[in-house]
Amino acid sequence: MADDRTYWPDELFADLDRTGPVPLYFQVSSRLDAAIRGGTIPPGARLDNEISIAARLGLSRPTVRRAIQELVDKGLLVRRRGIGTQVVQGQVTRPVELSSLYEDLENTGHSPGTVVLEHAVIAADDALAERLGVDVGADVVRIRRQRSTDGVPVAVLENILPGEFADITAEQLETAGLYQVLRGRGVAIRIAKQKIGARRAHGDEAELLGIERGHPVLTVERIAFDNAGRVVEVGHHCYRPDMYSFETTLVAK
Amino acid sequence: MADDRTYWPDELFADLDRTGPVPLYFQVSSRLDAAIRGGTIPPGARLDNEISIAARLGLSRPTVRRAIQELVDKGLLVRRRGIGTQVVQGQVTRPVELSSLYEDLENTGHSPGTVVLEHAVIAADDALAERLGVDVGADVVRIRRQRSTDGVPVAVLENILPGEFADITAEQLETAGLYQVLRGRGVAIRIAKQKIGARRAHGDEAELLGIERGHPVLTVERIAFDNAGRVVEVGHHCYRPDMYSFETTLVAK
DNA sequence: CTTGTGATATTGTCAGGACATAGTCACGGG
DNA sequence: CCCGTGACTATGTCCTGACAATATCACAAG
Repeated sequence: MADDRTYWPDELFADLDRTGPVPLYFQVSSRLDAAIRGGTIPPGARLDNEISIAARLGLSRPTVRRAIQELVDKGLLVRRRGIGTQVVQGQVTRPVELSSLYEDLENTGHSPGTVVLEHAVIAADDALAERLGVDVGADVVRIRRQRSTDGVPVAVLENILPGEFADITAEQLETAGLYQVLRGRGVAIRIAKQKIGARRAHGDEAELLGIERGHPVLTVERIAFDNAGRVVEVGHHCYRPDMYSFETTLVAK
Repeated sequence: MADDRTYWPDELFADLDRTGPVPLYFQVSSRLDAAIRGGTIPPGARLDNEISIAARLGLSRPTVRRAIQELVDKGLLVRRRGIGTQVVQGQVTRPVELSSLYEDLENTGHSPGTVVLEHAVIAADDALAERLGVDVGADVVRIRRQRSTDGVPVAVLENILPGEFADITAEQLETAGLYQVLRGRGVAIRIAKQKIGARRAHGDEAELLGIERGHPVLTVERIAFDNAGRVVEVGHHCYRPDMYSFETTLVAK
């Protein structure tokens, strides 16, 4: 390989803030992340060894190790014992994260649009009560939205929330993602479990997505939990497959 | 909540092996994992604090922390500063892992079957050469398989590998997953990037999957890299959506 | 009754050191 | 020319110790 030197742009790490609330390992890992994604450190490049990095940054080895580990978990770096740490070959992609579609679109430079199709308080049936962790017949909020990007419909999103969120307004939902609205109310989503599948478009989905009836849609069923392990949201989404897909990076342990 | 005591079945951790090659943190985390999945430690239960766990197991706090962190990353545990560590509520699901469909099926107790549809050495065209990281026109191996479980077709898998794997036999592929075969040759897959989408079945896929033409299939495009960052495999798979879906657990950082 | 304050519990972050393990590579023996 | 061996390098694992940040709870002040 032509590129066999070690890369470590010290200048990127000159002004670490030891007093602020941002952990040192996070400062290092996020700058390193940017340097890799920005091409400052090219694919295949070898990093300096952990000990000398730690010495030059004035940090301990565990701190440097933790920063590097973050990027290994993201699939940006690969470690090999006895060899060193390398930037992975191949282009870097955006992984599936615990963020809403709205934020995904915003981050990729598109202008998301939302139409609230339904916004009602209903009584939970058996299946719903089970999944949401509420009593059968309890009030729950059902929200159905059409999401588009640059004027083209992308997804139909159906979300069901516990009754305490009945006061979320349609206006809030049209100017921000659901998760943003929830965060604004102090609800932090910690864990989500989702199942990705496919099926034929049925009901009014085809029309809302601008495709033909019976054509494929990509579906996601999601259950989101907050810090305390309570169910915050149950989602039932379908996406137009030519406009959206899920990317993941898998790292062997 | 009725269940507010702290759970920590000391007896599960009585015989940790300090001499063998298995790291202590891994021994702890895997037993804890089993205890949670097996129901010995129920959902919502609080764990003892890290310091006393460490003291009772005769380990240091970082080691215990690392064991717990493994399970937090898997979405089995939730930590809260000032509060403690809890088992998550809700049933535990199997995440998308860096394993092949064959192993997934085996692990869930089904009997996978494979029919090798094609197994040929071809010349790489531009797009393929780019993705595999080989020269245009170089020999590559194309493998196309039909995978079924309990006699029902589940997926059509097309994989393309560098020419050095030309000697993999159809027989090997019919009795094991591709990744198992590669591991047997000393090739360890470290990172894979994949895109999950949906489209209509075309070509002979409908027939091979036992569905109607034009009906939806769930698709995956995967590129897998080895330790050194070389591309080991490019996959182009489609699944019967009523037989297969992808489950993921997302954890906020 | 409400509010603020301080004590307590628990995880989060960081330091520094020690030894184990697994690659690489040069060198020498066959 | 091939092969084993040992030096060297770098990550992997584990320890001890310390302080910071945050949530809970009891209790006193208003």
